[in-house]
Amino acid sequence: MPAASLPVARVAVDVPLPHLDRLFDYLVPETMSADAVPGCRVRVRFSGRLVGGFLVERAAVTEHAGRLAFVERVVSAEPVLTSEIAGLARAVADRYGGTMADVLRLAVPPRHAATEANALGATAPDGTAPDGTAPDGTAPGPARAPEPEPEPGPWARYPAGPSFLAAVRDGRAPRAVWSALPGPDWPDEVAIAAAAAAAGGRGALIVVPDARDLDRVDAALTARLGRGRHVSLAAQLGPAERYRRWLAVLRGRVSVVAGTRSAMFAPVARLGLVVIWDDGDDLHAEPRAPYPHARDVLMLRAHRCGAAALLGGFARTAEGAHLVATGWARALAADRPTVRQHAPVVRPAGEDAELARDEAARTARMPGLALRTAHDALAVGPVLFQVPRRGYLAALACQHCGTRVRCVSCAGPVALAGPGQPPRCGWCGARAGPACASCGGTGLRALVTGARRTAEELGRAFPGIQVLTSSGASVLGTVPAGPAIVIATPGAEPLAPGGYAAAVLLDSWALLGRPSLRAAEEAVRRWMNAAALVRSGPAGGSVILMADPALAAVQALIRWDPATHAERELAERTELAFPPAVRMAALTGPADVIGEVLGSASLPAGAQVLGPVAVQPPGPAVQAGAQPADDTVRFLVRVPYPAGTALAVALRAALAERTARKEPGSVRLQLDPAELI
DNA sequence: AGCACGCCGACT
DNA sequence: GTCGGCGTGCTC
Repeated sequence: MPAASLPVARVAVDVPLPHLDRLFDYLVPETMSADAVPGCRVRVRFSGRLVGGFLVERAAVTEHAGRLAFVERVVSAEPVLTSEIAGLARAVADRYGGTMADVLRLAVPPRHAATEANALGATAPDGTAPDGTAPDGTAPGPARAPEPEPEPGPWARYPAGPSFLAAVRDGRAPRAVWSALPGPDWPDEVAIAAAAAAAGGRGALIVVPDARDLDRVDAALTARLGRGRHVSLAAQLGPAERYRRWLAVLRGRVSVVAGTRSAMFAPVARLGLVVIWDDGDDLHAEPRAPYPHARDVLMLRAHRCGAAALLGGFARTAEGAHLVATGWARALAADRPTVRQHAPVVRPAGEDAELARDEAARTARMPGLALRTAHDALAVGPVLFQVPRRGYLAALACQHCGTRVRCVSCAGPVALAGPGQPPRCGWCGARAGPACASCGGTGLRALVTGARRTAEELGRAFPGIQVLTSSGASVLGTVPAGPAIVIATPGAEPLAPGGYAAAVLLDSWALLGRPSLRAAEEAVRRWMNAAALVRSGPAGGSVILMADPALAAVQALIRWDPATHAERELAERTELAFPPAVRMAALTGPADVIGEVLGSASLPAGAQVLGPVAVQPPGPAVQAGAQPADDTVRFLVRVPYPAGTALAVALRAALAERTARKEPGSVRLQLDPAELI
């Protein structure tokens, strides 16, 4: 018997098929009516078999002409899919040409039944079904004491800082692209912003790239808010603990949340502020379909719920510059004198052309200025060496003709794993022969030197000084304050209490020379993230950067001017008509299939198709000089920025029509992929 | 994707 | 006469 009141359940069914990406109506049996609340998990019969889904809303009538089936089971009355997240998931799916089911798999964690029953805030201990549990109202959360107004603290260093905080606290929706001053204060600044939202009775959501940044923000939140006022959602928590914390957020017991990428969908109640730190870090790009980026999702959330937004970092992305250029957000930065007061002194070394030509300088990779700076700094504190590659000798070239050594069987990069070890291919593991394929010479020289080899070299250059390395699997959190040489790969730099006395950024051309649209932006980001750990110039901190000072990226670091560099990057991409100036869809798959899809799709006006280009088949096992193993190609379609969602929706519809007809050949659709070249 | 219904060959 | 081939088509 259908429920007496609102008998229709509109269900988001968990099926992966794009042409079934819409809500389906079911009847709620009267016996389940109390449990079948909007947002709960259900099981329904769909085309004969049982599938999971979320009950999105209850309704009095259906639009469906045919007969409705009954909901098979209410899995739990916990309303895990809030209306905000349901709407967001729909918008993200549309934005990225994916399905709502795909997004919901990213947004709602798998149920942990025992945790759901045991967690604080659960219903009566007699085990009866929780009946109409009000998620707010008389929830047993901490009584709201009058919040002290947040002191601007380090935000006072930015002319617009105090007014941003006041607007957050007052329930408004300021949006800022924030150039953080170098130094250790950013986690505290983030925590103060979150506290301002909490003081205004709203929630805050903070997303950082990795677990180390999360630890720092977590500690700052504890210091600013006290214990029990926030949760951290990290991937490495077990499923039970993760679900327990997530439920505490869902049930409104805490409203300040910090986490890594997947926390971007956390159901924070009364969301008043979103924060993303270091949005250029590629960890913010979700690798699962439909490949949403945390920056996009958070800005979309802020927009949809009238929350404030803070997009911060030491460097600035072209996307950040675009948000400022379009007027969506304001730049939030300190004035020049304040920047100079906090930034280390940055000097280029190696005098560029000389370094590139002079064999000895290039082999040592360490001009006199770098060695002298390191030597002097070691008297007063630790010195950081940033090495772009881990390993030993990560790339080799012929000593005579300079040709890069490649594997004869698969053309992979040949490297030395350690001292006294033979050169081997990094892809297939084959040993490389002794003779150069191009000139027959037998000598080798380093093209890219890894962290291990650098540690060996520096240990010899500074006898008696402790050498620490932090890279790959063994990342150090902090290093002692005393003299030490710290060798780290980008992103793995440990904190030094009181700051490093100096930093030397090695092999800078390796970062700048990457064949990527974002190479310069990414180089500046990595350099600034390392340089921000160094003491300020007035406190004696200095950074040696081994690159050509004429390059704009190098100038950005020397002048500590991330905004100008980002604006320049944005101008370049505008000229090339690349994201973020436009929106771009990448279609990867068999050429004939993509051709049909593009032919049948009703693309928005102004769409421009680029391609095809042959794509390397997945995996490194490509024969040297051979044709690509199959006809996998990539097409790009670009449209003016406002037509981005129309493009995604049109391409998804064209792909859906194919899968509905069961035509063979799979095509991957990705919007604004991070790596375009 | 499953699982229907639907119209043409070899079997008890 | 029936059982069954898997070719379109729908899934509340």
